Amino acid sequence: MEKLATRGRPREFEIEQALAAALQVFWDKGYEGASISDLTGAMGITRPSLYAAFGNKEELFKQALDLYETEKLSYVGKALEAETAKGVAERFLYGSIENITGDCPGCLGVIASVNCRGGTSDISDDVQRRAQSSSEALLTRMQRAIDEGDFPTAMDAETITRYLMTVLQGMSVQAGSGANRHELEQVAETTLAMWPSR
Amino acid sequence: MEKLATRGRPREFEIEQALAAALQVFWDKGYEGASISDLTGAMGITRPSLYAAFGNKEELFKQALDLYETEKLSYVGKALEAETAKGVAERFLYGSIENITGDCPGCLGVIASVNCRGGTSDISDDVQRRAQSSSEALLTRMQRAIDEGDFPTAMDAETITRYLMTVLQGMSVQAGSGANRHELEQVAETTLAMWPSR
DNA sequence: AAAATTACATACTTATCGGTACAGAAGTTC
DNA sequence: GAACTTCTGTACCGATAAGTATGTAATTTT
Repeated sequence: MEKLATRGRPREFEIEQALAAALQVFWDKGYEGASISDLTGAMGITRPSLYAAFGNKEELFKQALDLYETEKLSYVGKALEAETAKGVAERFLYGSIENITGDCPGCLGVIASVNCRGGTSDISDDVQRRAQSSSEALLTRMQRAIDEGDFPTAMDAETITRYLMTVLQGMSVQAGSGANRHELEQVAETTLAMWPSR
Repeated sequence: MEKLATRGRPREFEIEQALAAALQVFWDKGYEGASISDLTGAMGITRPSLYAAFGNKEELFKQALDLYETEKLSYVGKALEAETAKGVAERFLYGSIENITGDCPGCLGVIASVNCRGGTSDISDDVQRRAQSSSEALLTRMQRAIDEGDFPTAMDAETITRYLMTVLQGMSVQAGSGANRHELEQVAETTLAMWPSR
């Protein structure tokens, strides 16, 4: 992706750093809400530099999402390593709290998927696809948990997966509406208290 | 609000009908995504008529929200009348499914609150206030349920309320991402199956 | 029927949107 | 140092945003 041809005038900014700034802007304004001027302002670069380096707004957003996934969603992989279904849920819930509280409340995926409805760009398709990939990993983990007898009663893997995703997305909305860390932890705690386990 | 002075040229459209059309547009495009042209097109009126009848875009949105609340959120009141906390939750969950599936998936409140972050208008404040009012009604109902011994273990009213709101909002996000009625019903069913009751 | 009042229709304003043309600046390769 | 390549800065493009000025059509009041 990134060519390291050192020919010509060198770039005066760091790609990663600029992407992180763009991510921040997308995070609090959403895709459509973030104007190119907002972005260049926050990234500290000029308009043509943005287009030269990232293509266009849509490409920039996707690259920012890539950064987001590698930096902020590492907890997903770790969560799946828990020994029981309840352990997975626990790590998922608390990991996401870590993620959605702080400077930029809410999950970028949720923001983008809700924000881009009806737009001309296929942004929401892209976001959907990414979300589905996480969701599928969780699904296979839950199926394994069922096979291993983690649940006391019969349970459908798709259903329990969807339920957990629903709580996570709801927590993201809560965070965006001003819920603080303690309140989110109470929701997580409640979810876990109700969780069926042997 | 609505003056019935019959003097001058009569209006050639029905306020309610136009508001319903506007609601539809806001519902699938969000507040910022819905342009005045989109709105006038769907409402079948001209631009100056819109401004004369509704003030401006923000006022129009608020009036559309009023219509939404009275028409689509009537289930909230009914849900609170259930005899037990679990009954309330059940009616809430299935009522919202009725609401968020169909032509316009997702809850308008969730869409608006996520969609209007960082905007110049105070739309999101307004939406927040409305959501809080529903939430407070649910809170007092849950406190009563606790006092009446609906829960087998100690339970905090704020926490269980927030948990239920979280699931509802998550379901709305799910609906917006394409979850069908059956899938949402599974989530509701799971939530209820886990619900603590005597 | 004339005056007053209200709504509709066309066309406009100003601002901002995403995106780009072009010229100059800063490097590397020969 | 000349040629070439790539990035930066200014200034701009057409499209579209929200909102409005103005003239005319449709009523009620007098």
